[in-house]
Amino acid sequence: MAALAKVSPMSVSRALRNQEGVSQETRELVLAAARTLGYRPNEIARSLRPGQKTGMIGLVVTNLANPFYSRLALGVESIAAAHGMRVLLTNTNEDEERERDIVRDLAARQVDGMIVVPAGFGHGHLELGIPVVLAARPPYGIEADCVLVDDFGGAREATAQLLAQGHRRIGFLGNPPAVYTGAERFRGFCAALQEAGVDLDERHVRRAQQDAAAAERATLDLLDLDEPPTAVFAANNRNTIGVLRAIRTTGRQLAVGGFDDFELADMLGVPLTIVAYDADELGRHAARLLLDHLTATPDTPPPAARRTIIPTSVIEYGATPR
Amino acid sequence: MAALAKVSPMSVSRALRNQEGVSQETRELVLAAARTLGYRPNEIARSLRPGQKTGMIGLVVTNLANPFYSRLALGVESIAAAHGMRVLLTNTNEDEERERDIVRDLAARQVDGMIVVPAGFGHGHLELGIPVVLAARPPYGIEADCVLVDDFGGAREATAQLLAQGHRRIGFLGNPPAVYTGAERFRGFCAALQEAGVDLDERHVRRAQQDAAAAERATLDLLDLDEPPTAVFAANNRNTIGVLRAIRTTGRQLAVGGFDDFELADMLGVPLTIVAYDADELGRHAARLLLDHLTATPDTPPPAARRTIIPTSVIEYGATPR
DNA sequence: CTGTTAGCGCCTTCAA
DNA sequence: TTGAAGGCGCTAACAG
Repeated sequence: MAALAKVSPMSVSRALRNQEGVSQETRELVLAAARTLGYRPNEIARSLRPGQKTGMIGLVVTNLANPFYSRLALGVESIAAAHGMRVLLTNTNEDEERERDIVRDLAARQVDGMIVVPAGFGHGHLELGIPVVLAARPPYGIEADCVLVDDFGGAREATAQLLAQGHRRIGFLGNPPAVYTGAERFRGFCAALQEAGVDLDERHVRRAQQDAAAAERATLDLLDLDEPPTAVFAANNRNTIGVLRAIRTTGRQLAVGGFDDFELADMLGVPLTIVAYDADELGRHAARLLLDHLTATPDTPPPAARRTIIPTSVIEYGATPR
Repeated sequence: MAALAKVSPMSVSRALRNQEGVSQETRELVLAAARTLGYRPNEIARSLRPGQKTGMIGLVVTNLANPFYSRLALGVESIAAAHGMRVLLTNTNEDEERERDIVRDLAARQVDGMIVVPAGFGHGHLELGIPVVLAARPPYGIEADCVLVDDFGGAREATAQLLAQGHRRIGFLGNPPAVYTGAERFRGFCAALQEAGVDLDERHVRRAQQDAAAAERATLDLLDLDEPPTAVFAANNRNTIGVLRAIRTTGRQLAVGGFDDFELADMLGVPLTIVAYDADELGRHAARLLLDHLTATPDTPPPAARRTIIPTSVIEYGATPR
């Protein structure tokens, strides 16, 4: 490259970065050569210099197949791209072991920072000397920014709505308690019951379904009880889908509450009480928090660990659309 | 690091890569030091050496908000991860200019190869000296592997199904013809009409909707015609959703065919003729094709440009589920 | 305005 | 078995 332009590598470097201190003539020489070669400076070599960043951020999610996480990724990507940064996308499948490996690998690849949906509760492996922002789940044992959904509040409000409709036997379908959102949403569910003076019936609680098929089976289970619930609250979109399928299969009456909005919720002809929130915004916000750290300078020190709660709203979808 | 272990950088390098020619003693010294420091070799510096790869592949899609592309990303990530590679995820918003920039940037970041859903038809900018696999759309003016959906065949078969149901006035809703899939699916639609001896009525064709809202308006438009279609074929999931909303809004009778399956298609209480295919597999296959190139050696030369067609199937969802 | 030197972290090659 | 030298592509700092 420098050879083609017949100048030193330094002149190439300067010209290509639009630095001053290069004659018009040299600059054009370089630009012409670059054009004919399709030459672009090696970003990786560039970032090798001390103090340089790679412009890459790692994104670690637990399950890309879940629309929630693809929206999150979308939000992160949009903010990153707007700041000239790229996103390294990885998937843990909710496997802590895998998460450890991935996180170390990303650090070894010199990402400037990471956004992580952590799979477990020990977060020591996230202390890597680079900024980390947690998404959807809070930090344990480390200091880090995080962006959460109002899991507790949303579940409580939707459950309260079901109670207000007169339901007293309400089933719960959700993630294992080991998943933060599952635990919080169950707490919210319980809180609403308690506030209404309704006792929780443990037989109506199913907390192990990770996919729609399992949720469908669990719902059928509930419907088979002697005193089946008249309503159920599903703590996430997988479970909501399962409930809806069970209703269709059996033709049984069952009021449905659910966490996570989904596209055709208004078109199912089934009344639905849905906890909605902006998943894109969750990703965008996480990215912004991370960028705060990346752009921090001695004068503008990185802020202390922040916790943002993305608000939820409860939507009532009627049996008849709109 | 080398200091802590009190050995030379070379011994560190060797020990950490499990190379032979290191004494047990030295090896343990190094491993211990690495553990206490949480040290991992800088992958980026490593890849700077001549002939080394970065282990990164670029993924360039047009619209991450569309579930089709997030499934594609999921498929790519799964194969990449299984081979120890990472995915750099980017979004072009169907903007050719942006695609040019992104593609050059990825190359400058030294990705080993890229999987691209190209926005336009001039693909010269994809010749960057690194392997490129196109997804969902074929190459123009360059040689490259690609993985396509059977757009033509799927649209034809679904349309034929509508015709077999007795429909003669069938509307078409789709992408602009400038998008390959839009053009192909329209071709398939026309082919089916022709085979049935039905003339295409241009007034029933709307090819500019990029989102569900626009598709809904277009459908309302069609329904307002003097001789409205009795069925419509929507060439992608955005348009199908729009049609369904229009049906709900107006309560009008309208048979629906659509390209792209979606989760609750069976639960809408509306008969639906859907062209389905495996979007994950499209991503996985693209990744495999790319890996073929990346693992190619002088003895196993990279295969010539290949074109894989992902098959489609037509599913009839009834008005009553299951 | 331009070029030389040096070094980022790593590893191949060669020498001890 | 170990280490020193040199260079991957780039650029800050320092000549010229």
